Amino acid sequence: MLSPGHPEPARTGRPRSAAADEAILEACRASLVDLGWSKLTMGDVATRAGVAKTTLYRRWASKNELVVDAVAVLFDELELPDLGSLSADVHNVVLQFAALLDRPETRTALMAVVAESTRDDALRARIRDSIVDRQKRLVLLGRRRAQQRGELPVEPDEATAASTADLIFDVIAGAVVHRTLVSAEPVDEDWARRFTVLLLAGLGAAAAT
Amino acid sequence: MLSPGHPEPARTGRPRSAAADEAILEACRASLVDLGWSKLTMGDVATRAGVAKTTLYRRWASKNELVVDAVAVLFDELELPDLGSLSADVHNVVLQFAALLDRPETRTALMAVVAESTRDDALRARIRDSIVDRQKRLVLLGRRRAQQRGELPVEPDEATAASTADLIFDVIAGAVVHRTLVSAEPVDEDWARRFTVLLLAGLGAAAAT
DNA sequence: TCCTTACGCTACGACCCGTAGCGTAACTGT
DNA sequence: ACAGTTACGCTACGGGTCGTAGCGTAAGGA
Repeated sequence: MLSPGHPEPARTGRPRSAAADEAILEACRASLVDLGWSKLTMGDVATRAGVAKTTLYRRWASKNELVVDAVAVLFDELELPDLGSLSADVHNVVLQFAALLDRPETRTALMAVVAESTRDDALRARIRDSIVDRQKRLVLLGRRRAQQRGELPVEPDEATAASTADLIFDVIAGAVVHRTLVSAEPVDEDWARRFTVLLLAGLGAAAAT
Repeated sequence: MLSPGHPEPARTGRPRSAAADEAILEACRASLVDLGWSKLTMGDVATRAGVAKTTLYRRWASKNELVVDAVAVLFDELELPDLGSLSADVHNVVLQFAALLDRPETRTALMAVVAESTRDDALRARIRDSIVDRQKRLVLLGRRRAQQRGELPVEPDEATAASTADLIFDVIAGAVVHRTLVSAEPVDEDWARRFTVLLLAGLGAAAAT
């Protein structure tokens, strides 16, 4: 949204249609599936949503921001049930994340907005808030559980604890994304198992130093 | 290039200007730096290169393919000197790859063309041939050296050997790309060291299973 | 009821796309 | 030297998208 109005957006006048919001985001996802990123146009999204093109521009300043919002909700599907061991939790989240990247609307949109964000700090912040942080939560949660089980040591230093979490996050998410989108090969049960073995052994060694 | 002419391209007539080729690719990289991916236009590249716009279309069918070729040569800079240990080799290649992704023309172009390739098989093949395989060579070389040093076991099965190499490649490249472009934090000496420790320990464990 | 804001619609200039057509330049084989 | 072939620069064009402005109307709040 365009500056969602910090405390009090606007009390008077006709309120914005929440139904239109959802219709636009849904139409944007559908358009991504059919047309992909480069051929997606604001006019097409407006037509699919049954709203005027001007309504889109009243809410989103650019195609980039619209697509980020449209795709962000999909990352809410990610969950991390307690499967009893760090190994099982990692294995599970890898497969979940891979399944998300198998969807055409996410696989084409995610890399495109990341590419744009290299030149647009505001867009990068939006991606961080609505997509990246939602994934990172899972890493932090899984790590906390593993520490409670005694599978991972509790780091005394706060700073190194944070950078370790960042490292784990980049390794997991990076490997799955690279496997799926660059190497273009499937993240199947076997790959997830091998990756999990590699990561867990690495974590044990990283903790020792 | 557009179908580089398999054995004998064309013997007669005026030959294509090799100088124009290089001028176009150079202009494309410069335009990427100044404008980024989304605002880059074929007309702008042509103007910078001092050629007509039609000349671009005679050689590249689309902006995507032009950018892939323009960026591909940068990946030739990657080298893997024998530093005496697998640890040192991994550490070195991580920093090299990160330095490459620090350049504005690569960081914006790489993700953009990968995003487009999710809907274009021909583009994906081009990326694989001119970019991905050039990186993967380094992984295979480093692995071979480590096996000769006795740091890594020689896998008996050819198929598992290949999939192990793929796994390593996706972990290394994926983590560096994700750290640089998604998390948007620097791959410095300390990060490279921690990552190397994690990976090497993981490789040892993965080999044991 | 008045005020304020959102909405749909139309129209618009600006820009980029990708191609066609033409005359000219460069190189090859006879 | 000459004809044949291909590349190049240039201009022009229809088609599409962009993002905005202006208008009349719809929907809520004081």
